[in-house]
Amino acid sequence: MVSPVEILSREIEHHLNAPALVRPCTDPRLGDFQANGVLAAAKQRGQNPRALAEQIVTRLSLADVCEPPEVAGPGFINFRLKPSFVAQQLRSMMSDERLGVAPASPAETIVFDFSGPNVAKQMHVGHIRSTIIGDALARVARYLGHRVITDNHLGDWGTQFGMLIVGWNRFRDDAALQRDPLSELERLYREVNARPELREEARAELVKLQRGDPANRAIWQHILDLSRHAFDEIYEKLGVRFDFTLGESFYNPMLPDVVKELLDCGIARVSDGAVCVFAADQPTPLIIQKSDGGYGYGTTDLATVKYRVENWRPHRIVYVTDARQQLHFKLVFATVRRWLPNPPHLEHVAFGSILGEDGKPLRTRSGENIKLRELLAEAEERALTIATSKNPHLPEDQRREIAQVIGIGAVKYADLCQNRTTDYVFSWDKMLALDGNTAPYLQYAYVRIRSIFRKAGLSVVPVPSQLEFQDASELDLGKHLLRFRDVLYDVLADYKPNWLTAYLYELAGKFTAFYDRCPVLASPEPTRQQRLAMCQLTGNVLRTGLDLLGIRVLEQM
RNA sequence: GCGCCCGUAGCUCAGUUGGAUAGAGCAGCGGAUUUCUAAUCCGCCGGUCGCGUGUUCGAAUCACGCCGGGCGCACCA
Repeated sequence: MVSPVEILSREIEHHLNAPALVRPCTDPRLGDFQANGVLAAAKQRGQNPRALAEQIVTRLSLADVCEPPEVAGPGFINFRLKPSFVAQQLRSMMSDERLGVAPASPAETIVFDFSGPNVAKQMHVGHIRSTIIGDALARVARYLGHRVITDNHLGDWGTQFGMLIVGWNRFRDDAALQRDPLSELERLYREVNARPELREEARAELVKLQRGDPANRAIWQHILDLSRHAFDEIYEKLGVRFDFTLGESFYNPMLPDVVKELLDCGIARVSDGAVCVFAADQPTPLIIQKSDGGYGYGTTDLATVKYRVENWRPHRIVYVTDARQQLHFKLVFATVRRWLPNPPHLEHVAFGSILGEDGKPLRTRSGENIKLRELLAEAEERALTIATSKNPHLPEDQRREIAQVIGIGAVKYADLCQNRTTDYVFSWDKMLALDGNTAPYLQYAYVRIRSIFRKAGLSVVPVPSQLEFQDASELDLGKHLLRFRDVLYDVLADYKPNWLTAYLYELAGKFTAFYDRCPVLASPEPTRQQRLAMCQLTGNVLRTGLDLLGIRVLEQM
């Protein structure tokens, strides 16, 4: 299925020989779509934009698609879709399992690298954005037909293990470890860190670990297992899955070769005792081997790219991490481009910090990072309170199910609905609000749709042979549904999940306007069947869209 | 000191890459319910897009300079 934007663009570009730049109209009174491309083309050619637009308009043959296009302002072309065309497009969307979203061509292999928590530490709010944004983008890419590989690059190797092993040997409390492994591991780290006299011992244990000492290796493995188990509980709750979890330790054996290669081909050189890669325009180098012979995470990142390239042959690797690592990735990417032949596109999808309502980085009152596990538990608890007050008659297990879907969905949506590049202020009240641009609002719209079907005793309705729009809100809803495909492509092109949330929020709004004005079940045939079909399609788009954000829907709430 | 990001309504934020009269939500005010879940809908109020100069048919968007905030800058990740 071809979207309205594509149809308009092709026809315009056929006559303009330049990008049509078709966008939804800034003001719906002007039409449904506007083409901005004539202005740019006219400027480039030194022509009068208005005259060029008039000329193009006379040549367009879009009589089946829209009303006669109008030239407006300095040279915009405005288009208003014909209801008959909208109806026809909607009907083909209804009969398409993919909701009119044609798979990307060509399909790419894309690696998404996100989440990446450090072992032996609890996941905290700092990990939530990477995990949620990365998961959503991967889902969108997969839906668009790309071959997607998600990889959780765990911080499971490094100097902290010297301390942890000393703590493990000297201070371990097995009962506490049983109860809450990560809290206990954090305590062990703090115990050792607070004792400067143990520093030498920690260094020695680290060296033993790195040399493959079986006892230390076993402790490390145990710590890794405990951590991964704890992470999995959180990923399970969030509904996030990874195709691979290849942590830093996996690449450790490859690091000497990476350094050797880069030295051999002259990309790296020794400076102040460290092996460095200097980029032309950067004052600071990427250090790939420290003067003491150790390796930093830059070397690991290089080895990781190489491994991925050799094993998965990706077109793109997308790193979803916070904006502070920008310089680091710039250096790594620059090195890769000089090092590997035909390197993949490397993208750093950066995001801002989560702030408290005081505008400072979000922390507990005592100044610690807020644990993700506790945050999610609180979200569910707050959602349960609301669900109980709204629907006290529902059985408790159902209210708990609702609370889980609403609570987790609210946390995710609050994060996804903002432009990821800016910092965002975390607020329970806003994310769980019953109205406004929130997950519960969208989930509620879906529930209302399901309720209609429940009341009608139907599970699905067939595609109607005709669609008529009696009320303006029906046509408005229909036109918005047709934009789903374009939105998904835009989301992936700029890695901006907030465009999908904005679309779905508008969709829910247009649906509720329709719901308010257009009775469904009480309408006579064939209106009843047609409206049921519109409800069904809206529900499918809402459910699919939310699913691409990693957010679940409910039958009742 | 150098670099990156940001500054839009009282608050939280959009703004599709230079397009038309800058949009939402919240808060505030006013309305709507014999109808499919009111966790709803409709209306009103609210702006020197940090400031200035420039680029051009056109700037919240691009360039330069200020002001203010955040972050990063050789051996932590």
